Amino acid sequence: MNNINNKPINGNDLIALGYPENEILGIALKINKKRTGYTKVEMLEKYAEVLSSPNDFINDKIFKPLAKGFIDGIHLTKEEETIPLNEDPKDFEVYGADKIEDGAFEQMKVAMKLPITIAGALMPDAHQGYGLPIGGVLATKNAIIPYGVGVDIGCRMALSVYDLPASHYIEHYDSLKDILMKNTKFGAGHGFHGQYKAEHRIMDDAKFETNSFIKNLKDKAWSQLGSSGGGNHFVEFGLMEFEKDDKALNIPKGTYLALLTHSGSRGFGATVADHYTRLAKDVCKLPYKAKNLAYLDLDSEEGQEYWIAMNLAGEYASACHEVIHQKITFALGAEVLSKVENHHNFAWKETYENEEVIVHRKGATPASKGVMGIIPGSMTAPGFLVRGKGEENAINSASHGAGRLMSRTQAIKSLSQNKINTYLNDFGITLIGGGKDEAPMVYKDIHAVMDAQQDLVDVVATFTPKMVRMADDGSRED
DNA sequence: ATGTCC
Repeated sequence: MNNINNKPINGNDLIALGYPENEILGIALKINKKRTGYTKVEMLEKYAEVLSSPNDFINDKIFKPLAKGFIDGIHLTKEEETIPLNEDPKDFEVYGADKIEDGAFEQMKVAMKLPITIAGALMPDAHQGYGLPIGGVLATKNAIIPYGVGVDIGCRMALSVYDLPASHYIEHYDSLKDILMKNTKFGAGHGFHGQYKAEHRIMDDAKFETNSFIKNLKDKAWSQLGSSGGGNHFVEFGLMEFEKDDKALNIPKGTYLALLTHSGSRGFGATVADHYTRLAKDVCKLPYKAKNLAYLDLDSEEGQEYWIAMNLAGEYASACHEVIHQKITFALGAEVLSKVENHHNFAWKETYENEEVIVHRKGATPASKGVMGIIPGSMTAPGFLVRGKGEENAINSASHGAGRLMSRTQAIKSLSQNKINTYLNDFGITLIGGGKDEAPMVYKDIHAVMDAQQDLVDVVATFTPKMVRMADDGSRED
């Protein structure tokens, strides 16, 4: 089962066959995703045949779209119609380079060649994404890249530190579990209905009336208000340890029960991201390698609309966290000593070297001087409450977590549920839901990641997860 | 990330 013949085909395999670096690659790889019956070697032979004589495949069940692509080259973007990239990428600072995969570097280099790019930086948890790498920070001049923000617009962390001692966790274990079950909702497409729908002033925001596209998303946004979604999103109880008094937060030294949430703008943000990246690709034709970095002029109508929709998605994501925290705080009957929240998929107007720029942070934590942020580790490793140091070379940013060590598919194939359960048990972690692809061992060592960003943030307090709820994803069956 | 291709 595990021989080389079953390995996926990538763009480089096709380029080696003589395939052009244009949309043809995308069409060819999409066909390979549905590969049935053929081994990798056989498939590559087919690809070579289609390249040399596409007419023979125009009625082929599998290869028709590819053959059509070759024959009907008219649909492909002509080189003279594309916006040229600069020949050399601008320099960018990289933190923890030894821990970053090549694909993320390559993507960042392409972003640094865009004509709109002013500056960039790569955070130590960086990995390959769609367009801009996750962990990539990019400052541009009056232009916004929808996929420089990411699909989950406004995705963020929110932390409530309670006036409850660490002992509350063991003493009220069953009750805490019940609170998580009753007040959170996970899973793609899932939300709240009827009497369970949440209320929040965000639903009265005039930005929902911007245009008919955004207006049409309002009902679904309302039903998903206060839900968490899937993937790496979570709602968890843990212990927050302050080794010394924090005057700014007004928290005395000690260990407290805390609630940490990670989620974004759900279907609303995803639909906005998809819609506006399509519009961007229509008006901003970039060479194949850069096509997912298509941007909108901030002064254009589409650019203005995206900016409004992005900000609404950010406020909506914030409202979702607020609903979750309010429900759980009420159920606990506790007092909140301090609340901290930060986005890590967003774009801001900021000043860089005395110039107004648009700073895209795609999986990066804002870390201007004195700004608080939360950088989670994994279920079995601590997360950190941090205070930004305002490092301009990092464009006032830091990592948004530990970063993945293992791909989702690799995790599902190679990890056994028994092993994961034992591992969680050894660390005293209670996990409700969660798939193999989110097991703690798929993440990098957070301590190494923090070491690589000592110039970017100071650690204020440490959060140790205890009880975690995530989406079920069907990958748990052994 | 998202009911994962309009």
